[in-house]
Amino acid sequence: MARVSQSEMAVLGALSVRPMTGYAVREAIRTVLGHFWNESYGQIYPTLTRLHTEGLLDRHGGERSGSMTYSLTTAGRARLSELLRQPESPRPERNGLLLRLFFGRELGVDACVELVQAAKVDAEQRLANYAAIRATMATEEEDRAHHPFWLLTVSAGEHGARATLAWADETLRTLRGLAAN
Amino acid sequence: MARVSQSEMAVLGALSVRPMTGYAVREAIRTVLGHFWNESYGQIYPTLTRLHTEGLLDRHGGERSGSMTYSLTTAGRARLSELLRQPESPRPERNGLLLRLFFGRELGVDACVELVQAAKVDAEQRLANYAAIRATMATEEEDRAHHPFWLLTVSAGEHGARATLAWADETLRTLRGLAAN
DNA sequence: TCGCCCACCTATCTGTTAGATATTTCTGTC
DNA sequence: GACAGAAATATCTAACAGATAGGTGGGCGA
Repeated sequence: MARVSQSEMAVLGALSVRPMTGYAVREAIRTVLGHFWNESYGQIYPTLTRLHTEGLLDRHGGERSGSMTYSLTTAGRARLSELLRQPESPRPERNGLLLRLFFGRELGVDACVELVQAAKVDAEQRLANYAAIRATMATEEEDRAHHPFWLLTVSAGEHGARATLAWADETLRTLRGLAAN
Repeated sequence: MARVSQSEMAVLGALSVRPMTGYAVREAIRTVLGHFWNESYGQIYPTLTRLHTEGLLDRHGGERSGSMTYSLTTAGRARLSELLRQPESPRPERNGLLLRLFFGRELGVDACVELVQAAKVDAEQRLANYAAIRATMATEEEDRAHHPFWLLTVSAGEHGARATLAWADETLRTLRGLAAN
């Protein structure tokens, strides 16, 4: 129960860019932060309501009937700053691919090969996605001052994807060796 | 709600190695799988009870009063095999470090530098841990047939840690450049 | 014009999970 | 014998995922 909600930081962060509806917050997180952060509706809406109740967000009618636009209050901006400064809490690992490979003798070499090849395809797709993000950012004039920081997150993903590819190639060689025995 | 429990696979997998108490299952997962999998007591005990009720585990008195040792039944072994063959479900990303760096302009370059340096230290510690795992495995005669598969998981961790180090160095250079502006 | 489809929008529900906490027993050491 | 730490069982509460439900508005095709 020592887990402290991280959703608040993500929601406040998204709204620090511009005022938005709950749906738009979800979309912004999915499209802009999506390569390293996820947030479900199950968290977004209760968080928005709570933060509004606590005075960290202003809420007024949106462009459509029934919609509401939220914006950061001064207190909300201060709260975001505070959250960003808090130590990062490590997230427990749960890597399903590695769990399956660990029990690879049970699973069989052929199935392992398939898993690793799938991981390779996934990593390649991720690299393509990062390239697309870079391309988009190169053409956007908006928020230019943020770009260097945003690109750090893309670079992290790229390094990770390349590591996965290198490991996958090595692993496929190892698995082939095992199959030959 | 489409999330399907992964704890069953971890618990059955651990017990496929040898019969254990609930506490020992937790320790085995923590010490042997811990570099890529985590499982809390909150899951382990209810899962053990459920799997026993379902006939996937046998349970008999342990060495100490009040303790219980669980072992895989034939049905349990078949169930593990089945679970290992199910497609891996991707785990949503939630990288607190990258979220902070994304809002690096808000946070400030100095704070970003500290975060990245901490990430570097962590990656180095992870590398040391992998080396220790390799060393331990080199001396153990037990379970030798499993070692190649287990080493694949260690190698994945090493590749990841090295990628983090490379990214961290690059990022520190970038941040220094930003600070100079 | 009408109906369908899709995007926008709000919100909840249920199952998975983390880790703190509580309690008890056993063992080793002083 | 007392104390500390490990072994052992189990639950509790909060965070979280994603499916689902319902509604509105606009565009497009028959």
